[in-house]
Amino acid sequence: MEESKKGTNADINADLDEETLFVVSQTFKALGDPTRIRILHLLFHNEYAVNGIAEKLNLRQSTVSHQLRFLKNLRLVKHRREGTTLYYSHDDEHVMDMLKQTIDHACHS
Amino acid sequence: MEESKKGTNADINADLDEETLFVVSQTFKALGDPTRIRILHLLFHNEYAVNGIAEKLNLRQSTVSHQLRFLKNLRLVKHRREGTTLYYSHDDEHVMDMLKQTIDHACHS
DNA sequence: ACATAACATGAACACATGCTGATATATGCA
DNA sequence: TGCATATATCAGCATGTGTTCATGTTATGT
Repeated sequence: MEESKKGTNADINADLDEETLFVVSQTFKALGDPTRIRILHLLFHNEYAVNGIAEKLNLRQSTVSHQLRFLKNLRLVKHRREGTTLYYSHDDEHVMDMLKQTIDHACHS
Repeated sequence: MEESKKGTNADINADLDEETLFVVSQTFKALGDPTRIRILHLLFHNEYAVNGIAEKLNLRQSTVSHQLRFLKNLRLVKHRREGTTLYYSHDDEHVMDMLKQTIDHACHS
């Protein structure tokens, strides 16, 4: 690689542009809160309704709703409707993989 | 797997214990700030002195020092001394890998 | 011992973040 | 239409976070 292949990949030697920096930090910020981790962890294998998450994790409905909006803005979760119920599930394999790896790592593996 | 193999691995179905939750969230929190990302990104291939980082990234020395302490507490960076100069380098391959992957991912790869 | 260079630390400030109770919206059904 | 269920949104509050200036600490050289 003689010249920099700018743009085609993460040019690890170049400075990070504002946008990349923002997206990356937001992504990690999403995983940097215990409540959001618990929610994503719960969504690992199954989909859950908002109230279902709240009950399972002992959280207020509004708290769950707020965090789900956060996660949805980052496309980390999605939902499908069934009547008045919204079933949430994860929507980013890469992020879920990182989360799983890091949990494994932290569990004194 | 009949009974839960508690403790031997990340039991993804079990509830997360407090300690794991804390460690994982702290780790991601470390990567959730633009300044720390820029610092770690800079340390990808080379070691740098504190002032070197400050100059390269246009940050105050105290800002860099504060963030390095944060990263060092989490064992994400280490340093070696040479006279009065401290050369910092990264110290967690797993985290650096995640960072690289996520930067790649964000660069519209 | 003194001065200097390199870095760490502390206090204060502005700002962001997460949670909560109350209220609004949306859907389904009688 | 009216009511109930499920979820979203809002405003307020307490707490956490990042930066900065000022100062402290450590190591080197004279």
